[in-house]
Amino acid sequence: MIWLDYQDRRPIYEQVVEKFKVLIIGGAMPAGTKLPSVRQLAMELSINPNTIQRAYMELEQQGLIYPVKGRGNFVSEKDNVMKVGHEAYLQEFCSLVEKGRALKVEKDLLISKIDSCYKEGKDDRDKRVQ
Amino acid sequence: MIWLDYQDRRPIYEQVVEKFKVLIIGGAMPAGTKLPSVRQLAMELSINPNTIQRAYMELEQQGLIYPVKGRGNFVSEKDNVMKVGHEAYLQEFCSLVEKGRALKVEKDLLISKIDSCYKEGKDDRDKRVQ
Amino acid sequence: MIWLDYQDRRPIYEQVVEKFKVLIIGGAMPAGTKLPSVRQLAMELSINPNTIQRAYMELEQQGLIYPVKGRGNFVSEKDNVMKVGHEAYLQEFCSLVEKGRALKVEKDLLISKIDSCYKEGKDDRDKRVQ
Amino acid sequence: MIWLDYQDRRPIYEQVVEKFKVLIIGGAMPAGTKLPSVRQLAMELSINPNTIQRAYMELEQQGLIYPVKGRGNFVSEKDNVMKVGHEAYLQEFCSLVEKGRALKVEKDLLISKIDSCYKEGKDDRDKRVQ
DNA sequence: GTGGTCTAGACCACG
DNA sequence: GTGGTCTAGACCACC
Repeated sequence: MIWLDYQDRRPIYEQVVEKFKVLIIGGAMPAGTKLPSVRQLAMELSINPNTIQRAYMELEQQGLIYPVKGRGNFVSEKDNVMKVGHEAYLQEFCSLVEKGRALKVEKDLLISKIDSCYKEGKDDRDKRVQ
Repeated sequence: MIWLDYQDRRPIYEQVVEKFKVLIIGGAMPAGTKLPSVRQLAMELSINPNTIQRAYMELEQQGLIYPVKGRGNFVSEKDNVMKVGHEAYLQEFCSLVEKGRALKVEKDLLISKIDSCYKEGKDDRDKRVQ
Repeated sequence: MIWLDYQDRRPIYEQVVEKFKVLIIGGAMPAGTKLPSVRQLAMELSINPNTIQRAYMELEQQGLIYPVKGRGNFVSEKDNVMKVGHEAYLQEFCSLVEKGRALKVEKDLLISKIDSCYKEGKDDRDKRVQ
Repeated sequence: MIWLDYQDRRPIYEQVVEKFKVLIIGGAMPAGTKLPSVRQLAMELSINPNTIQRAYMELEQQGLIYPVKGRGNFVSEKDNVMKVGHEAYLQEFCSLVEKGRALKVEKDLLISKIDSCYKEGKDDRDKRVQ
């Protein structure tokens, strides 16, 4: 379902949060979907259950999932999800662009990079259609 | 010359690195410029000299400055500066755009954000000119 | 008859207790009324019968209902009901007000909040009458 | 500085959060005040450092404090504090009043309770003045 | 079985 | 010395 990158310098729990965030906000896990249990996912990734627990706690505080005692964790309703997701991302994006401006990176260079990133995505879809 | 934001979650030495990076790559500190001495800057910011030392070490490793024993640290030649600066930034930028695509953020939304960021900058300059 | 909110962080059995408490103390279920059977209610809410059992046990311990073997659970006499209900609530209320005072919340602000809450209620009733 | 109530059924870390929240929002710890270090406070209360760590994490996420690596945790600026504090409290208060209405508790009874709570406070101050 | 809390003890990065 | 992360293992409440 998800995997870890031990080369990544960020803490493990943050990687887990990140991974699920993309799955949920991207729509791969619609509202109501049950997440893997704390213990099971910990076993699969061969890390400590507490670490998963912490990741889920973070996701809960961001309103993306909710726990039901004795049953598991589930994806929240779409309203919360969309609100949280894009807002936070855009803020991050803007501050990076701001930094780019300070470094005197050409505006058109940034735009062309976006173009190529999104074009790749389109090509992928085209390939599947063929 | 530079200042710190203690609310910022990043380590202090990283903030110092960041600040000088912008000044150097942005062109505000041309090649050959002498950086403030470790001790003096530490006093001004009222932090530990070790912290400044570490920041300068990092800048040196990135090829942005070079030390001259007994005299201080100086900004490197322009070639190094440009190479280091934009390359690293663009990589960071691309990976963030990639993330945005995963979250299904509209491409045009990102571009419009860049537009508004850079436009603000232009307006600022215009105001100063007037 | 009653329903559950899985987004609610409290345990399910506590929600069930809460719901019946309001119905009984509020007067919607007068003394002698028969509660739904454990099995039936569990089926309706599609949860484990043990959970309902525990909720009824709690209500019994608080003196709000009493079981008759082989026949079901029934609402207690009015004396018990009133005594239990308001006393516990007022204690909870006072401790919250105490906390508000510690946070330096304006007394009049609290009173105005009460006003608006109860006014809404009155309006609701008026609307129904119309 | 703060103490624990082991009779309280809530988790320890939540009690710690609560205690500091009152101190900070109530104004007893103005912006910039340093909180006790994680280890030291853990020793004083004779509980595990992780538990304090978690409490501080929660306070940070609510914007009430911010950590500086290698230095300690500090109280945030007043803006955040006030915004977080009263808003959350009032929401809690309203939902309790709502519950009271459902239980058909007399509105005037609630108001008189508030009166007596706040009057006590006033008397305290009067005593000190004398 | 599930999530939630806590302890004990360890290691790391930062200052 | 500070905070931040992680592991191992335990106990509880809930379903």
